[in-house]
Amino acid sequence: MQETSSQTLKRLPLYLNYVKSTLNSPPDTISAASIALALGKSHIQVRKDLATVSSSGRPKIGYVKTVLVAELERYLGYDSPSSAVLVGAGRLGCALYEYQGFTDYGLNLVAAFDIDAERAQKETQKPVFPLKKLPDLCKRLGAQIGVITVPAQHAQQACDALVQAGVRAIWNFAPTHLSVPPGILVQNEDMASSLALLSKHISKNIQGGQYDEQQA
Amino acid sequence: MQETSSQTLKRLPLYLNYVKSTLNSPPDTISAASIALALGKSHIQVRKDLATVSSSGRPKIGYVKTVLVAELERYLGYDSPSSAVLVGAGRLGCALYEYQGFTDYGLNLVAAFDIDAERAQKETQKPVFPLKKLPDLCKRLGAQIGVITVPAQHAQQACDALVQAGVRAIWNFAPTHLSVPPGILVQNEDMASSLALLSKHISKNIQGGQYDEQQA
DNA sequence: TAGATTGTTAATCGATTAACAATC
DNA sequence: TAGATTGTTAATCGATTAACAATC
Repeated sequence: MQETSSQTLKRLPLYLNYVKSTLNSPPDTISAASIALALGKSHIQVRKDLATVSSSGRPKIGYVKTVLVAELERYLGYDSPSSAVLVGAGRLGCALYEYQGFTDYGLNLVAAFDIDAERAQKETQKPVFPLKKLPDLCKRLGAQIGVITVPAQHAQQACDALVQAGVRAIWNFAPTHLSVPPGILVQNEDMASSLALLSKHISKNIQGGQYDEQQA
Repeated sequence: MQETSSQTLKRLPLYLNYVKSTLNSPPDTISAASIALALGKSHIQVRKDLATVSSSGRPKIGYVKTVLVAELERYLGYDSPSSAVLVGAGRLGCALYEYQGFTDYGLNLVAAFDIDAERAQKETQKPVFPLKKLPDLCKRLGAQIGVITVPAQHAQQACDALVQAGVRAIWNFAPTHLSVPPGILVQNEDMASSLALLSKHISKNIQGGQYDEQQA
């Protein structure tokens, strides 16, 4: 078992997700190669990735699904969720705030803040607080992660307030760069970057004309 | 000027975004080093990235901001938007569908589809069509990109329909793997992967106790 | 001119892929 | 036993960083 690279870490949820989806069908074991095939990855990569989190693989047999699922969930911290608060309860913010699925991924969204809490409260069942309550409430809730879904021009301010209130990681949906002190992680959910890849693929294919023939 | 790697491509929107934000302040030129400083990147990386899209850099002077902005926008295809359709007009889907900002990024969301179009139509001003109209309408609109915001268990089906209707790239927000024919790009907006990084950072810091002291 | 800044070529680093020994 | 499959060590590949020559 070795240190887990960030590339590997990002793939682990995919494996977990797939193995869980096979739990109800026999057999009760699964091989790295079959995971790889289903997800369009190389079997060598899956094997190596799994080796960083699991020691339950047995030659010739593979992994017992339930054991592997438990190992992955444990490693990814899904069994001990982090509490998080959200700043900016607009359309996107509310959609994320209401989304039930995050608890499965170890994220517990316990509060949302908005500059106009009254308006925002009409959009969601869960409580929305005015922005000025953030410093106090965020500390009291012990939030470890801050989710930023405010417009770009207010994002740095929201970020500063969250860091001040003690969060140790920021999940940033605003299309702007955030500056943070050392030790704080910013994870950008960067839609513009994704769009750049999509749009380049489109224009490349127009230029080149023909699709390439490699398998997916 | 060389071939642009996908890593570089993902960073270009960040540079563009920053340079645009400085357009109103003098001087009217900007250096790679100052972009790097503002975004917390290395100046060598920024210089090399910009070299793949721009030939307007002048030693000692840097880049004329307006020229660089135009070069980046052109390269990223912001001047010739792709048309896209969205499948799954739930909370997240509607939030994306209504978001004005995508046109700035070269994406034109022209239609949305939902299995219950009537319900979804109450959530948005823009038109929502029943799923069964997808094949015909998607073709007629000439959509090049399909955005998937349906629940995981319906995502593959939505994907197949989009591919069938002629889209050449999929922007997938459903937490599941999609299989596509060769030549079709799937870009996963993978929240579970992001959460894995965030949650590992949190638990690492608890374990290790002390923050590290590198600059941001 | 001298100094700042670009663009390119070379060196380093990290991640992916390949090879293979261990083993159920 | 033989074959399938794991986990690890070595080789390759790609991306980042460093060095430096060119130049406004």
